[in-house]
Amino acid sequence: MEKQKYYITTAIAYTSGKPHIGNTYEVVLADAIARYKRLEGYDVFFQTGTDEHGQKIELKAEEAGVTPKEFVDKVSGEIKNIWDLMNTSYDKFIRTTDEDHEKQVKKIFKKMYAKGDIYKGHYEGMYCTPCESFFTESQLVDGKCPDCGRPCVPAKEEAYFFKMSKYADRLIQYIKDHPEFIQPESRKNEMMNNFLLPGLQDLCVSRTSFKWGIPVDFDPKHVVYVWLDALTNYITGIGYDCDGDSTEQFKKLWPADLHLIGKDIIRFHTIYWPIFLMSLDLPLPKQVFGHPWLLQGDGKMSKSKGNVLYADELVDFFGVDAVRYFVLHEMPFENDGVITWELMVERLNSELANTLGNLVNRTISMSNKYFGGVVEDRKAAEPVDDDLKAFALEVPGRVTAKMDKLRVADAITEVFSLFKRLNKYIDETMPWALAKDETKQDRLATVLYNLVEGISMGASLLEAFMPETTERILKQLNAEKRGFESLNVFGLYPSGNKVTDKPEILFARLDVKEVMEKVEKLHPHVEEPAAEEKAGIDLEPKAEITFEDFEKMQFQVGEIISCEAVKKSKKLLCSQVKIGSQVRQIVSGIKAHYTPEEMVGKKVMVLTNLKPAKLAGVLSEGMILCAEDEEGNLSLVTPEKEMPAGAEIC
RNA sequence: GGCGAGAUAGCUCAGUUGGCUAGAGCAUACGGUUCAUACCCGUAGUGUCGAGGGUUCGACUCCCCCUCUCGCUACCA
Repeated sequence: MEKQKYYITTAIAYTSGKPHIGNTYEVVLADAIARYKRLEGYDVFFQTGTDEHGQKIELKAEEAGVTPKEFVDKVSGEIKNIWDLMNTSYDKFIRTTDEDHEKQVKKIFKKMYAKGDIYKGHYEGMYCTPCESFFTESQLVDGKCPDCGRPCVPAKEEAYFFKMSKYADRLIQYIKDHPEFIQPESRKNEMMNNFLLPGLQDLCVSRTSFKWGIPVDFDPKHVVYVWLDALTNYITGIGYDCDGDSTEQFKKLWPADLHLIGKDIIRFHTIYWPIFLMSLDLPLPKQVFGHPWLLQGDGKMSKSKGNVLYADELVDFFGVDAVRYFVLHEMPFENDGVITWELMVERLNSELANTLGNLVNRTISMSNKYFGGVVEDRKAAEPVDDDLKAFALEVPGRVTAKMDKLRVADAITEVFSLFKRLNKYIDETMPWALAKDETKQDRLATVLYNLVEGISMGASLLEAFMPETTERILKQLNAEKRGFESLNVFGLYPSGNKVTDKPEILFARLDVKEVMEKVEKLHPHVEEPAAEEKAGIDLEPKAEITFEDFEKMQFQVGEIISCEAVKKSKKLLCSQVKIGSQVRQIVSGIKAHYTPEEMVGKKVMVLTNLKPAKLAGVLSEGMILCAEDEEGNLSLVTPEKEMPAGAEIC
């Protein structure tokens, strides 16, 4: 019987910098699923890679004084090294700068254009460079990008658009007919309610504002929008050709069985990507899983907070498999998971060192002590063995059930339940007591045989999650790795085999204090803001203005005499601001950073001749100015010396 | 503001179509054991199952209404 195929992908990593542990998690998760499917007997193809185009990279390369290609070569190499370090078993590492990918993207764009799904138009509006996105004036937040909060510049571009609306109904129907398509299911509602049901906007799929991208074949001053470029990696990587000359591999593998992605890019994978595929007359992927994020203790990881964890650092401390174990096991299915050094140590000690490592160690020690390492099934069974065997034989099915639902963390727990059961078996049978009774030698041998056999089965099931550990255990036991088909029998360990006479410690226990001291040395706890101030924040320069332009704006000092939250809104505070002799009502989106109480009495900088507008139904007559850092933290701008309300700022 | 998810033991959570004294893991306490990496095994807990009301013989589970948290989204200068 031919093996059933299973095609799994991760999102391709953006080559703007070194990936943190959260990015790494995704690849490890995909790897665990891929490896498990292989164990089950599937013909698995696992693709990952790097997304290398876009203005952000063009800018980064310029900063670094290298060409974009040199820049992405370096970063892509670093990313690949980390994927390798984590022992991920990908079959293909695609780069969007690969020649065949670029060639195919050009053809795809052309085909969509020829088909009429892409048309030429104009885009006018505010452009956010880092996000490479256009917004209408009304979409902006405080005049800034609604996604990243950075300033936008007015821009007008000739651009190509994709007719999303043409396929919207089909996509809605598809999602309704395939409840498994979007996982976790809660995300499905978000996509339906926020985008599909209200009506899809056409998507701008080309850019002229930068060069580092795949040029549009028939109009080379345009480059293909990064998402159209990036998403198609899933088909170009396995040999798709839109002229009908696709490889056998493509015909076999497509549609993908699972796209594994972060929850932040679900929209691209469950709306735009399926529609692109419809345009190409290709079947849609079977499932898209938007996994949650791995956060570090005190909030989302970010470089400027200085709390970024990198895979290679963690590996230095704990080893590859401990890190794999941690990220896979500590990550819930729907909610974000938390990783800290302390938690890492705790898990390593209790689960890996105590439960698993110690089990293997004590079993091998006893075999050596009592039988010179020879493990023999002398068939001196007792009723207590039946329960152990039954338990062991049930485990593979339970693990598979969890894996089928992508509940990887729960699947690991199932594997470890076997190790716990084996520890209990030792207490039930008390080998050390049997050893003292000469008439119980056969029984003792049988008990040890059952232990070695049970551990062999558990170790084999562990392979998807901790491949290196599986190997190490089996080597020490002198056992073969078991495929799925040989996990349904208890007693396949070759009777008479000899285990190693020098059991190595699988996982050494670590002392939290010592680890934390080392971490402290590695990352001295400097106050981050200082470092950040030094680095400063570079903004995309706006167009030059004249003095007359400046003079049009009237800035004055305003004193906040009262302030309250705007009831119908989450972000807004409504302040009464004294400016000269008059009092104005100004609404500001700063609720997350200031309480109404602390606003009162503050002297702030106000843009007073801004056209009044209604926000959340409340009139706002001006704008209170704030400084904003990269995190979106706001700070009111106040006069350095005492100034009366109404003083002009010029 | 719209849509959605959630609130259960100190912590992290599980509780399938309403039904036996509400569960697991970690942490805590106590007991057992010594083969082993001061490890392993067992026992014990504690819960107004977010607040209030309703339906029912019976509600953690269904309905209504609050409060709070979270996600997505939106015309929040």
